[in-house]
Amino acid sequence: MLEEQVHQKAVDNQTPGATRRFALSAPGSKPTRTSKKTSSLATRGMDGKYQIIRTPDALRQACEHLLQSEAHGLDCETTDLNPHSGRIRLIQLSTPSATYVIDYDRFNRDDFQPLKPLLESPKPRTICHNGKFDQKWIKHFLGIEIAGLFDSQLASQLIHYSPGQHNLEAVSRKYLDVALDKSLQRSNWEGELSEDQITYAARDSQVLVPLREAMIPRLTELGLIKAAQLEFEAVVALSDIELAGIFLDRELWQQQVNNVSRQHEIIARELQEMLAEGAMQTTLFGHSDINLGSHTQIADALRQMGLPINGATNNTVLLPLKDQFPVVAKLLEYRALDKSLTSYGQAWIDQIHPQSNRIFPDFNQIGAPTGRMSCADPNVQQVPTEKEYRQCFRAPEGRKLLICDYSQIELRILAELSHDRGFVDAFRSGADLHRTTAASVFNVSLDNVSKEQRDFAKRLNFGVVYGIGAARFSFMTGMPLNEAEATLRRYFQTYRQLDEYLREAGQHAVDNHSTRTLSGRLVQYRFDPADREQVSGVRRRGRNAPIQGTSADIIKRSLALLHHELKGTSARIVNVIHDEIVVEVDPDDAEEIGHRVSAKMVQAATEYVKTIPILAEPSIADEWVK
DNA sequence: GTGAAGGGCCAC
DNA sequence: AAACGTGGCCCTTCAC
Repeated sequence: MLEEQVHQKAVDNQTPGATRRFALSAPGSKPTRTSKKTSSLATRGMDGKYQIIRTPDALRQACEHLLQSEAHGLDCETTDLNPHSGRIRLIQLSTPSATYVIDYDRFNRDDFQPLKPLLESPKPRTICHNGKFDQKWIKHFLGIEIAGLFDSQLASQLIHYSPGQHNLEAVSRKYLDVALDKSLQRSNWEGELSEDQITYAARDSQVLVPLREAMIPRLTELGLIKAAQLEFEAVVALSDIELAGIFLDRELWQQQVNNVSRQHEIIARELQEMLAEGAMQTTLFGHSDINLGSHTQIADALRQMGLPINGATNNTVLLPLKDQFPVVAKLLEYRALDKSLTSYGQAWIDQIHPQSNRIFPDFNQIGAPTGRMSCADPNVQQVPTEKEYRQCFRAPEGRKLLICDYSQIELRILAELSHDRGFVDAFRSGADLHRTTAASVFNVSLDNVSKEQRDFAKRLNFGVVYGIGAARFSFMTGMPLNEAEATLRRYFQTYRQLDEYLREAGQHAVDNHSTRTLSGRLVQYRFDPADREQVSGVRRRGRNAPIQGTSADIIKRSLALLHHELKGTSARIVNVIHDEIVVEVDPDDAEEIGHRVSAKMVQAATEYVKTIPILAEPSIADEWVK
């Protein structure tokens, strides 16, 4: 995980059913206690003083006061990380002049109505740190959606992406020079709460308004307001995705695990025998197994068998040897099965929620410096494409899946950025880009492009997005190096403006130590300009980042648009995989929703890619199989 | 025991 | 092995 659970509010031991109340005395009592009485903190409204809210009347009055301010901080303390298994304990709302700590258990759901206009209108702004977390709880328990969110965690990541440095404590220290004591973050929020705990909760919400004030000038200076808005508007959608979870067919997955497990056992035994035999370790009494998961033992064994192995034993090294050496073929077979069994095995079943048969992954909205999202526990962005796995992600009874993905979005972004005539024309005419590329690079007519030539061209087109070199292209195609070099030369002669753009993009990143996506998102690089290897690394990343990052901008914009588009329908977004969105929907609505999803995805992309046609094809299915 | 690092491999 | 970008997950190895 990128951050050590920024809003880790889980409890160490849960005692469900606890009905005890706060250990505070008089209801509605005025602030009684402050943690650290420094006047500067007091004047800035960060002294830990609070008003506890326990009656509907007091809540109404608090909301009236909050409506007067331009912005308020919002924070929740909960008994768990997961809204499906925990409950809200406190809701803190804070302006520079007052902090309200709402004792959640004292209220019925209806009592929270006054919060609705406060949070659901874009003004006043609602400031959260990791708003996805708070939004999930507020939505799940109160049905409220935050409209005017400012997320200080996302803002911090936009200003300077440095993994692990974006929790509230670090951000408060950096922007406000305020030391937050987070020792109570993981304390028990289940039973009676101590005054220290409540003061801690109050202070967490008190830093939010000052944080926004400190961050807006930075965002403005760095030209990040638009990117920030994009991020903030995607939060509600991502919250809903996490709340929805995704259906996973336990029996089907188990069946697949069993199949793989059987194969794994057989192949492991055969591999052991081949390795032992080859290494002549067999004795009259049998041989001792080596650890097939140990790279060093595998490498040693293969070397003893006379294979040209230096250090690595990965796929690229082994693949060329597999026809000549049966043991290598067996090892590759074993590795594939082992990967399946370990990475896509029991762990996934353990994650399935017993009542709903759904899994609830964590999305990291800015999971990469380019702005790409990442996902974990489990990572539903890396499910093997094989049908055996994808079919386990099926629509539950009485529902359909709607899968919509962009067609070649990164290459279209590259066409937009480079204005390359060949790329632009191909996309505008709807021609097969890879075939067109092959015809030019291999100097044949369009009709005479062979399957192999088209395949080479396809690898090239995708490779340039990553800054591929001749050596790599030669290796992956089996083309001799000099031929690969010549092919790359012809490629960039064909696409002159592409070549020019990519060179400039790389150099720009090196010169400026940064680059940008089309939303204005800043991607920064720290490196030593005297280190040639680092420089070429930055050059490659600088070519890729605007493309990959703009693609991330686009999918986030899609999520924001779709969230509003699908409101009040039977559709729920259940997964997002970089250029693909998976929606669960009632069968009767599937077709219509499909058109709407596609239209919104196209609209989102068109906001950034203005000169190249965009395609997003919806398909309706029972399983997550394209 | 725990955690970091290295190696390998899954996705887009 | 690699001068092909971005992640997360699993395993082993090794240090503390």
